Amino acid sequence: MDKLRLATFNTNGIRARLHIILPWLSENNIDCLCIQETKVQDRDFPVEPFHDLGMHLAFKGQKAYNGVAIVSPHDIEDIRIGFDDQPHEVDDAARCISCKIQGVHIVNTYVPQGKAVDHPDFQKKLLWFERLEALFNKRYHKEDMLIWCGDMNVAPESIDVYAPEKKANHVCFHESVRNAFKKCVHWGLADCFRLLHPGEPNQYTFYDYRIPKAVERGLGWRIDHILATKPLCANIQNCFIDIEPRKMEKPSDHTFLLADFKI
DNA sequence: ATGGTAGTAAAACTA
Repeated sequence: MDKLRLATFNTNGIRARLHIILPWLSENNIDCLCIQETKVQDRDFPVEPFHDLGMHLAFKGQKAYNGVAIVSPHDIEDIRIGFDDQPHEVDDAARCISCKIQGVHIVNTYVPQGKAVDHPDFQKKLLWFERLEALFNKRYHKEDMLIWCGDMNVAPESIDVYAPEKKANHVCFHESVRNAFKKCVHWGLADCFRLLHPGEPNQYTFYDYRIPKAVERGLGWRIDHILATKPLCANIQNCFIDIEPRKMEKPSDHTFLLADFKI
């Protein structure tokens, strides 16, 4: 049996985060790193520093906003951009990238944040999960080794956000968006982190820059997720949040989330 | 109740 160590990280600007990503990749023996919010168009993607580490790359970005990437020391096969078989919104391509690594299907998404529950973009966010489920149905089988990971912009349960009693109208915690996310998960996936850490509070992957000392005060959200099908969940070894890079100089507002599988 | 910070890319937008 082989192993697959996968991680997900919202960089909030990949070019501003190379001082964190490159050493972290070398030190953590990663088989696949899924990145969101690269904020760079393809022609300006920093390819060389990754190639210098012996990494393969797949990416799709747009100017200033969004952008997703996959980094791996292995061959990245079957690369697909966006919702290939559905009509595209303008920025869909830079929010969803899929591939196959070591026989495992991987879908890396940066789900739209939604702006406000009464904003049209929030309805697009809800629809986004339905379109993703349609993509799962069309492309994959529940028996496949499939991982869906990324910045989902949803805290699934009260335990996944600080002060949940104040967040009922937040675009990342509103009942409708939690249900939309869960419906997509129930296609045939499970939340790897909760599988290994049921009921564990204060486990967050995002701390807003604008809240002073948010990490120290525990004012975070668990909105980045790794979800996997049964064949992978049956062989999951580990799933944990690495918050150390959030404490470094010029950090992203998100942490790394990792999972180890036997494949 | 509001604003707080950060990245991109060149003033304002997104988060």
